[in-house]
Amino acid sequence: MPKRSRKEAAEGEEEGEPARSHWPQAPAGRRGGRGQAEGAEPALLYQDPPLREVTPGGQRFNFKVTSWNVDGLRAWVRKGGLQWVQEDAPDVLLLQETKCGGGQVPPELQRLPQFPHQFWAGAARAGYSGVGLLARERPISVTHGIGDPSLDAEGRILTAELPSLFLVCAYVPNSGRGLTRLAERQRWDRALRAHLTRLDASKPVLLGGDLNVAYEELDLRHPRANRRSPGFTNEEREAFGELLGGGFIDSFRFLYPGVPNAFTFWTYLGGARGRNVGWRLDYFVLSRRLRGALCDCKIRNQVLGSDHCPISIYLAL
Amino acid sequence: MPKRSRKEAAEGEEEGEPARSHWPQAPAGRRGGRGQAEGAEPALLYQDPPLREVTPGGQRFNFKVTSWNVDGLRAWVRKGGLQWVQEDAPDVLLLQETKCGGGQVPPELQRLPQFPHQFWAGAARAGYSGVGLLARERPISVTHGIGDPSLDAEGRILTAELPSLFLVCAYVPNSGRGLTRLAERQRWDRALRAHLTRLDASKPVLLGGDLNVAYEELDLRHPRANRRSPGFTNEEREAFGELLGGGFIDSFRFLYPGVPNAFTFWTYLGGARGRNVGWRLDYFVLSRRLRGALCDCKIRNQVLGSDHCPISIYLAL
DNA sequence: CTTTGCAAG
DNA sequence: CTTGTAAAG
Repeated sequence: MPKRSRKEAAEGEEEGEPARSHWPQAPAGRRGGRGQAEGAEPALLYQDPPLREVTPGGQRFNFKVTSWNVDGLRAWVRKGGLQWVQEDAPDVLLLQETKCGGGQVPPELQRLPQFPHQFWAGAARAGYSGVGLLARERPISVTHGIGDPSLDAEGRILTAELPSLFLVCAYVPNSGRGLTRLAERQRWDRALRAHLTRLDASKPVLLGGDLNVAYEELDLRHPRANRRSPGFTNEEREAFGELLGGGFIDSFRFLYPGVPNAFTFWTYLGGARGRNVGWRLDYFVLSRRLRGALCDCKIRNQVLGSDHCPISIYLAL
Repeated sequence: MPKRSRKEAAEGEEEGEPARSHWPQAPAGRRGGRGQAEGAEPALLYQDPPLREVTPGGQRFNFKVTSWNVDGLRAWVRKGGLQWVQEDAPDVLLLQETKCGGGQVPPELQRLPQFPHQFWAGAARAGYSGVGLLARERPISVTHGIGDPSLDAEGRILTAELPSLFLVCAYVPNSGRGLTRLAERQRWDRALRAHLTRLDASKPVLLGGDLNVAYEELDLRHPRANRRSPGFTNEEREAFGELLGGGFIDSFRFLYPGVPNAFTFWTYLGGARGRNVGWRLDYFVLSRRLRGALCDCKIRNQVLGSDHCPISIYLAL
């Protein structure tokens, strides 16, 4: 694998400045209509540019991962989520908020020939949380949890070792109404970072999932109104910042800096999705040294079946 | 109001022998098909004969009451129960298992011009039990409960005094899975009988509602299998028998003795309604001395919207 | 099987 | 607003 100029350049930059010029830029949401208070102007839906199939160095992607918070696996299957997944055909599928353990996974999903290797982590509490990792090829190993028993009772982390990287599926806990779980969330954020750093010491890491934080103001529609809402507190944002400062990149934002209205979650309340009043909560976070392998990161916000949409990452490994 | 021959005859009978010959007889369910064990033969749906609009003495009905266990008033409204009720146009509508108190009754029902006088009894426990009584004309008075505070916390009884009778709406408690509430049910049955007898001392009584008992073997599809099921225990049947022995009549059975497959309830489980695997749990029970005023009693088993169907009684007062 | 309420998001 | 749960029928 020859080193390519763009990759060299990227490796040379020190401040985490993301690439700009030669990556496709999504059209920013047009401003229109009334335009008074924050949120009065329509937030147009972010539109994925065509898939960039190659790295800047010209290497074609050979590894695709899709992540989706399904908000209840069984309802999601009833709503046809499986069809989209079959067409999407990723190498690995990461699912969050399954709200069930492996024993309650619908048979049609368990029998998908596309994903013969399936791993499920359920919460102790029935109908709550839960993640899944489904793979086309058998991982070297798959482990449950983040390494802290007090944080591992809710089925939120699965870690697969693959030949060239660790793949982590995460469903980061919501801080709760009234931020009742914010302190626990902070412990969680620290533990997750430690877990990723530990893994990263032996192999590069790809983390995918619902990280339950909108990092910057442009990552949610109503930043002002949500200064103390779960998912946009300083505490949560800073924890994410420490991840980025610790050798990891937010692959979507790395590719599309400054692009607004690119959300992955819309509350079911009040028809938020129809008005694109959303949040970017779902991420692929990548070890910095893998950034040269990054071809593209897609937000499939037209895809229905949950209050989150699926996201995909394309790597040339 | 001239005394009419049929009425005289009815008053003369001592053993509670119901009228037979000149009342319309419903066709008994035809036997067909396999016919092995109890329940293997199809139980054809009982079909109401045409409405008998007059008493045997020739007096036309002038008072119609409909009773319906709605199994959740709000769902029932969503399913269009109101439309049928508006066409049915009874003078009084008795509703059971509303699963809500007056404060949660859908506005479109509260505003029905047809029923300007509405009375609701909710259970202390939200979403459970509850009855309603809706009237075209204002009752003299309406009271809550059966007269025993230990039995009156669940919104099961409303009693309206009308000029010529007491009208009681009842939702008798289910004895529970495993008959865990059978003892309480027996207390309830005694208290209900006392209540009716007390009322009957001053005015004749019409009791309508879900009495949660199938009295005879022909009042349910599978009597053998349900000997110890809630609603068909000896205890519950005997309590109903005491009511009938105490000066009251089961108006449907009085009119249609021996007619099988006339059910008012079908469990949602296993498609019971489609096979008419049901129970007769809903009744109009009448003071014996009112039997001459009885024109007809109808089981509207084609009407959907609940796991019970509505029943109606037609009186010439 | 269906309705409630509830917790959670 | 939607998912799941439980209790109840």
